[in-house]
Amino acid sequence: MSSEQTRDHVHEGYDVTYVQEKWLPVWDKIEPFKSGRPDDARPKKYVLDMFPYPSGDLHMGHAEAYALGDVIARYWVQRGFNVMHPMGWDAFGLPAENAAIKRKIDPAPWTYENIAVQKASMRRFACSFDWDRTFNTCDPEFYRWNQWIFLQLFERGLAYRKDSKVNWCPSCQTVLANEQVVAGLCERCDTPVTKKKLNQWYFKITEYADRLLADMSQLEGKWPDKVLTMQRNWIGRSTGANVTFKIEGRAEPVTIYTTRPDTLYGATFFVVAADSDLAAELAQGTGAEKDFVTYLEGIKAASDIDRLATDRPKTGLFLQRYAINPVNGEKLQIWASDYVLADYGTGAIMAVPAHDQRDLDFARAMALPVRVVVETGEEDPNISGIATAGNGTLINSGPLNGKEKEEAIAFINAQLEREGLGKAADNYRLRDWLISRQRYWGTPIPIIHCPSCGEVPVPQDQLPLILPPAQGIDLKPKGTSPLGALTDWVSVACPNCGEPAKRDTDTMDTFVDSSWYFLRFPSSTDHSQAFNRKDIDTWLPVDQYVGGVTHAILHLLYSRFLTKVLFDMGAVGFSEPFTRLLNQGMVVMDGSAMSKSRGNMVRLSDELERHGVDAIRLSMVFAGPPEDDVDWADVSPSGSVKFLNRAWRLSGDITSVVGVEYSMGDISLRKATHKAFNDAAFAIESLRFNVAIARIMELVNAARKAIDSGCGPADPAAREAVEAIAIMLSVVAPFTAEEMWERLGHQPSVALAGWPKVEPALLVADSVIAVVQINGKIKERLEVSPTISDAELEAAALAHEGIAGALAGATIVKIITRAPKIVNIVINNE
RNA sequence: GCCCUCGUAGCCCAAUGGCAGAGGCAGAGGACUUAAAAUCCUCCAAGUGUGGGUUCGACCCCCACCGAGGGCACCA
Repeated sequence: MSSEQTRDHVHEGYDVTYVQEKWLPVWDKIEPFKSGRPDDARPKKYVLDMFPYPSGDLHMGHAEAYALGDVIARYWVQRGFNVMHPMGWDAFGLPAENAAIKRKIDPAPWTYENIAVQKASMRRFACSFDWDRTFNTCDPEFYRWNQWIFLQLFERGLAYRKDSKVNWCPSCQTVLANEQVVAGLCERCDTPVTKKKLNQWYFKITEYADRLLADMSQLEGKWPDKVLTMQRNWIGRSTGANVTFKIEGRAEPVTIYTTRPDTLYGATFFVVAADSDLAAELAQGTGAEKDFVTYLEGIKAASDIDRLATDRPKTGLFLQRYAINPVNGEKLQIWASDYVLADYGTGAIMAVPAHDQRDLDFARAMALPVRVVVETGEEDPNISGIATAGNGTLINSGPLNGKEKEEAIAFINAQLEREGLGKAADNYRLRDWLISRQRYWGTPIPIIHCPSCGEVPVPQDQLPLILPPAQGIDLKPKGTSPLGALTDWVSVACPNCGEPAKRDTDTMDTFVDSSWYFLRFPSSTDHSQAFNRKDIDTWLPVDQYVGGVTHAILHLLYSRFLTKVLFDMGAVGFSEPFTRLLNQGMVVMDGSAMSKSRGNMVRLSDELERHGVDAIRLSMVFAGPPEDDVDWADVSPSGSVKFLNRAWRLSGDITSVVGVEYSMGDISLRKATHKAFNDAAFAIESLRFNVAIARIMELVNAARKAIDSGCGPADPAAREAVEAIAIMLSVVAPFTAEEMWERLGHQPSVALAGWPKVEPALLVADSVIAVVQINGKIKERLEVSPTISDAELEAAALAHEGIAGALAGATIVKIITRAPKIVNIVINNE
């Protein structure tokens, strides 16, 4: 079966294939979307789609994302803005490296070939990208600045190395940032993540935790609430106090963190994280030491997955040591347990079983005492087994007795601080960003390790530190960076003292690349600096960012962090990079994500071949609100084809000439046209593109009717309406719109036609229907002037015979009038 | 367990607290056709998950519950 026969656009419509081929070269020549020409006086807009990873050709998800981004970019061009809508590639990373290993090839050509394929597909998809600004993160001209940024952070103490137990993916053979561990699994390959003690590079994002939270007020209402909530959860600030406990037989006291300092008198034991250094030290030399070692081994064998089961029974070991409660001098048993985390707070807690469920579970498992110190009115936790965490009045708590929770917290915090035993403190769930990777295809870390000078930056004039070619390197993951095998490359003279030294062999997490790439587009051809401040001031921040919700935490949090660092450096003049954010949903099939194993893959190229580019773009945009998932089983690309043909057909019906005076045209069709312009614009600016399409469909229906059985094809209003359709359609179906525009007698490109000014007089309806209610129930409908006053409308309602009849014998309590819409008469029937 | 979002015709989805239906898909009928396709026209359907509350008036605001999806999760 030939593709000609399977296509559903061959009947009574335009030849989609021909039209697509016809306009691409024309647009290449006109370059309607070139931004930043020197004489351009239009106000600016920066519209950005998250750049893709170049693994294979574009898929349905890309099609949706770029269709949506294109509506926004093209709309603002029509509105007379100088729109920068750039595109590049997030080209470093594991997929390329894994593909290279599998095929025994170099990741570089594989990557560049895929980029070429995707770029060609984007052109055919009619994306309004400004190609003059494109770059790839694997270009040395780009990653050179990645290295520069790393060194900027290094100089400021924001990039540092430390020994730590890190997330390790045994399959990828590399470390992972916290953000890349999803439910205990590697986000890339779903392998259970293990822990490994390593010395690694970190970016100090925790130093910005408070500002990352506070600046969200700038994003409220402009970013999806969902994303803001996710970021808040991820940062996870909690408010409480640090309290110092003396340890018997130890010189140094131990500080614990608690969110409930008011319950200090309810502490009945003390717990340290079993895998912490403190636990090992405390166990040393006690009778429990042997058992502790055994217990610890058992814990280490358990993976993160096991730990995720929060309902598993509590385990622990009494270390035969005691802590002293600073407020009442009580001796508390010190236990080691894995329900306390070594890397949150201080890795040690006071246990208040009456008011913390985890502590209560532990106390009951180990037969430890439970003391209620907050009277909440609920059942005694000793009996119910349910800790009472709510508000209440303090009891059994010395000076706190009788106080409410908040008051008690303030009181005890002040007392602790006075006595030097503690003070109010916040804690965060957020950890520093681990950026080292033991893999090849990434930006080399520009540091030289010198035995005498320590960590020495690669001098600026030696940047970029080029990633050595892959030829001859064994890329197979083995737990250390493949670059380490390149002895010649690794061995260098220390830039400081000249003595033999070694290069750092790790590469950077590719999220470093994407956390600032949006700053590079305005001056991507300037190879003397990461970004040109003048261009940054012109274009940034990004006015509209479009991308998937999968990046709600990782990419967006890192970008916000790095922007703040650059702001503090004085390198940029803003602290939030993305003013507005749109998270499009996923394209799914039959309710679930497309995957080869499910066998529900829909190939973009097949869909484009069958229905044409415009129909696929239209289907994506019209399917529903952009943030909702699109179920391809629910959309009708052939319905889109039908509509586009219906619109196109109108352009051949118009018999008036270009430039005809619209004001002479049929008034009701003119009103429909201007209402469509007005409403579609509002819908697009509110990111409700599906509604905008519905408005265009209405106008198509109205124009069809007017031409066939109304004012006719020669009426100026008919031309105005069809031109309006072409202009509005150009933001979503550019081929169809361009073809219509030409058939209407215009020169290309319709993309630059401009969104006409709506005439306010044409937005006023001749008459409207006012509703008359009695006690909220609709009784009558009156046709009235849209400018009727409240008093007039009320009088008209009361004068209406149906209403007068219904009111007979009743007492009018109240009349609410909202001209010209509604009159509600409240009556009292006795 | 905690937090967030969403429940409107058979389906996808619209409705600044003011007529529940804008648009589409599917379906039915008709016109045109030798016929079909295409095209054009007409028609069809829910009372807004459930129960309360606020209000002159609730799809919309508040509370509880049910259902779906998502985020975080032994974070003291």
